Amino acid sequence: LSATPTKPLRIGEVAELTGTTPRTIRYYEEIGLLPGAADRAQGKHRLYTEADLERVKEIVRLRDLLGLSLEQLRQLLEAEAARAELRREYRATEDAAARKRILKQSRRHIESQLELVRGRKAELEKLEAELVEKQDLVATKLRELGA
Amino acid sequence: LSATPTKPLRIGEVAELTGTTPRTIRYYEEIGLLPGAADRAQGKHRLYTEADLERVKEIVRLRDLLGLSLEQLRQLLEAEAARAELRREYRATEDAAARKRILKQSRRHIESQLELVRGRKAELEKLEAELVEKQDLVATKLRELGA
DNA sequence: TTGCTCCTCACGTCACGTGAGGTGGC
DNA sequence: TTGCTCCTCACGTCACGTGAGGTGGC
Repeated sequence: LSATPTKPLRIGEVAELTGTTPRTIRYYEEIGLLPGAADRAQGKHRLYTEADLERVKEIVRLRDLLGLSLEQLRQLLEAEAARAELRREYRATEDAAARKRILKQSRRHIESQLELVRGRKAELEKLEAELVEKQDLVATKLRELGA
Repeated sequence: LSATPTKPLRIGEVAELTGTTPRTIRYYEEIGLLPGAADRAQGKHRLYTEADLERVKEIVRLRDLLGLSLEQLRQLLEAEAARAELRREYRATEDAAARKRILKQSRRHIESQLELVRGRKAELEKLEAELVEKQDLVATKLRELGA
């Protein structure tokens, strides 16, 4: 939101801010989940932008919340890169039909992600309901035993 | 709920019913997460009761939904075994004070599990909200482009 | 008896953890 | 200059996957 060009982050800072470790971030670079600056000289420190930080945050979040494998994550992130490309095309065209087509594809993508999230949420809610039921049972028994 | 003594299940059936594999179930036995009948002769088939099935279901559910390590799961399941022991004590005593103490411990345990579940749910809801927001944006743009 | 499914090693894999020894930058 | 954090191997670990070769039970 701000246009101030924030100073680059070091790997330890990115790790801290995303709740991971430097090793994990290096591993994600190794398997191609993170870009990894091509021009970094052997042995020199890795530097990250705010955008890199956001990408790591998203990876960690999807990994933890949806339990996706890194291969699945790679596919999902590739699909998102494709969407970013579509957004560029969107802005480049004035053709209403083309714009509609792009928007509809975007909608399908969001829809499928929402399905994943909502499925998980439903399972968690079922688990929560079972725990609340147990809780009520205990509360009732405690009440029966008097104040 | 029914008292019919259901026939024992084989490892493949348990795997199917819990969404895992025989290998995973054997592995859980190997590391002590599952009991594993002590009297099974070398090379003979493993047989499971309905109670075993429920235990595997719970393990898989907690593993997937809460992302717990098997070591954490082992601790959680041990705590649950302790609670089962408490329930036996509960039924064995008539002392109201003792019963209250047991119930309160039970309450604490459920509370901490609920915290885990609700924390996860909150994160998922935040992710869902972000996706819905994106969805609304796309829907608005589509409306602007006309029917 | 014929097919399944099951059994036990045992090595492979995915996603990192954990030193070992060395260099970089505020 | 002194500490930190970073670097690159490289081996270890956790939670299984995946055959290989063999036996069990409807």
